[in-house]
Amino acid sequence: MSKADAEPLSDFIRDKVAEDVATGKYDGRVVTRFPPEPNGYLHIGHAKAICLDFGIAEETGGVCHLRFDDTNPEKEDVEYVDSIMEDVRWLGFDWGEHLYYASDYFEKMYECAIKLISDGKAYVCELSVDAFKEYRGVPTRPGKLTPGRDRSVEENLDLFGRMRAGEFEDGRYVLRARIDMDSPNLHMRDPALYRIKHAPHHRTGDTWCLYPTYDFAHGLEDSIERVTHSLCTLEFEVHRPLYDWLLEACEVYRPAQTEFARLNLTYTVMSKRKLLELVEGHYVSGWDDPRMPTLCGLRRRGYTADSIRRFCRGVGITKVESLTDISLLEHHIKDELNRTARRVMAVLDPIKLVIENYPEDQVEELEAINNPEDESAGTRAVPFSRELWIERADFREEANRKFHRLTPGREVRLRYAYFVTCTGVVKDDATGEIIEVHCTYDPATRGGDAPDGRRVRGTIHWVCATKGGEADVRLYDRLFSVERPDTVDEGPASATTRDSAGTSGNFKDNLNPDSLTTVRAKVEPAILAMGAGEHCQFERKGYFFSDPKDSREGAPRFNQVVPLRDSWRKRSS
RNA sequence: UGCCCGAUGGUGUAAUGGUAGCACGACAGCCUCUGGAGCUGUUCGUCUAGGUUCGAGUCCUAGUCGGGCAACCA
Repeated sequence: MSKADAEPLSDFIRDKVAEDVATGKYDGRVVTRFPPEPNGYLHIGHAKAICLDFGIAEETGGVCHLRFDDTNPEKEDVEYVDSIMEDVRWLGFDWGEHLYYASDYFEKMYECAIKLISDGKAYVCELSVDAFKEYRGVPTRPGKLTPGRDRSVEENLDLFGRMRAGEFEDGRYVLRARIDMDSPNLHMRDPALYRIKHAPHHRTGDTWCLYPTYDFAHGLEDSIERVTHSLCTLEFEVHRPLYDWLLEACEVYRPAQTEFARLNLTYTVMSKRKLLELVEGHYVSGWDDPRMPTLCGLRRRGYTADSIRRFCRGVGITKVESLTDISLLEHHIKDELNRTARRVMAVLDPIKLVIENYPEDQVEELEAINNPEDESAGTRAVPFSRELWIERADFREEANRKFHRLTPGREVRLRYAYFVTCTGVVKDDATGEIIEVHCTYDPATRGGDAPDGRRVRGTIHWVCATKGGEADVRLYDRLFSVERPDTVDEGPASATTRDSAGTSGNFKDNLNPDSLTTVRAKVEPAILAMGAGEHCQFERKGYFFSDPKDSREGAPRFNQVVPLRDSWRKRSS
C-alpha cells in the first residue's frame, strides 16, 4: 500500500458509512459502485469519484462494483468501455469479479416497468417532446395532467408491449411514472421511464428498441446489485426523491443515495461533451493528448497514479462547489518526481559555449549524481569537451548583480564539471545575433569544486557538443488561458452568452494558443538511452516523461510533466 | 418570482457547543554544485443581522450571495 493511503480519511460520507456499519444497517455490508456511462474517456474528476467509491470499499472491507451505465446506445461505444477499465486499473483499483453492465438488467427492468403499470404507477404517454415539456410546466408554474394519464392498465400494458415489439417509431410513445404533475420538483412531474430508440446497443445488439432512462434504471441497478451506498455528484440531488420513490414503488431493496461536489480545476474543462468537442475538432491530438485532463492524457503527460490519488485525497469530499487550483495537482507530481526522478542534463534552447583553453580534440568523462534525493540511484559519466551547449537564457551580455549566470568577465560553474569565466561572444556580422559564447576554464576545478575554496554564485547545466545528441521535447502550458474557460470573458470580442440550457458560450475562445511548443533539444547520451515511459528531471528545467507512444529506440521523445519552480523568473518578472 | 443544496485565508479543506488547525500558494530569511529540493518564520479566514448559551464557525430565525433543477442525456 502506498503512502498515499497511509492515514485514515474522514469526510461526511465516510462518517455516514461508518455509522451505518456500526448500527448494523445493511447488516454491516458496504457495497459501493462506480457507474460510468461509456460515452467518453475518464478524467481527473472521475478519479475523485473512483477514489471515493473504491476507497471506501477498501477501507471498510467492502466491495466496489464497476458498472457500466449503458442505457443510451446512441452515445455509447466499446472503445469507451475498454478505456474506462484500463484507467480504473491504472489508478490502482480492482473490481475483482464485480464487473457489471446496466444492459444486463434490461429484462429485469422491463419486468419492474410491467409491475409499475399493473399497479397503476406508470402509464404510456403519447405526447410529443414539445408537448411533454409544455405539460410538465416550469419550476415556477405547476404542470398539467397529461391526456394518457388515466389510460387503463390493460391498454397501458398492451401499448408498452407493442413498444417493445417495435411497432412504433422513435418518439411515438414514452412510458412515464404517475407521480405528481404539481410537484415543486420537476423530476417528480411524471418523469419518463422508457423511450423508444431503434438503435443497436453495443452489447445487446438489436434485442431492444426501447431503453430505460437514467432515473428509472439507476436505482434499479443499485438495487439489483444490493449496493448499500450509492454515491454521486451534486446535480443528482434533485433526483433523489425520484430514486427513492421508484424503488419503493417497485418494492425492491433500497440503497441510499448520497451526493458530493464534483471536482473542478482551473484552466481546464471537465465535461465529457466539451472534451469530446476538443478531440473531434482537433484542438488536441486525441483523448490522450498530454494537455487533456483525462486520465489517459495525464498518464501520457507523465502523471503517476499515486500522484493523482494523493491529489484526490488532498481535495477531500464535501458538498461545497469549488474550483481547485491546478497547482495543487502539480504539487503532488512534483513532490513525487523530486524523490524518484533521475536527473539528467538537456539544453532546450541551445547556444554554443567554446572553452578557449580546453584541448581541441579532448573528450573526458565527468561523474554526475543521478538523484541527490536518493543516494541509491548512483552516478553516471557525462562526456565533456571543448565545445558545449548551454541555455541561451543562461548568458547575458549585460547583467545586473542578481543575475548569477554567465556574463562577460564572470565565473560560473558548469554543473559537475569546471568553473569557467566568460571572455566574450562571437556575433553574426549581418544580424548581430550571438552565435557563440566564449570562456576559459580552470583545470583545477574539475568536478566542480575549487581547491582554493573560492565560490561562484551560479551553476549552469550543459551538454557536450561532440558526444551529445538531440531529442524532441514538448513543452506544455495550460490548455486554456483563463481560470474558468466556461465563463465567457467580458471582453467585447467574445460577448457570447449562456443559453438557457446552461451550455456555455464558446469556451473554445479561451483556448491557449501557446499550450504546446515543440523544441529540438541537445541532450546528454544518457537521455538517448532512455526507453519509452520513463521519468526524469532535466536539471534546472523540469520533470519530463518519455512519451509512451512516440518514443523510438534510441530516439525518445519527451513530454514536459511540470516545470521546476523558477524563483529567478519570478523575481525578475 | 418555485424547489433543493451550499457559504471558514488567494485556493482546497479541518474543527461534530470549548485555543479557528493542515496542505498548496505568496512573502522573508537560512542553506545549497539545480535560482530545484530542504529548513525557519510571516502574512491572510468563520457572508450579514438578530437570537439561544457561561461559551457559537458549529444550534435557531431572517436576510445576502453562490450553485443545481425546466433532455424521451447521464
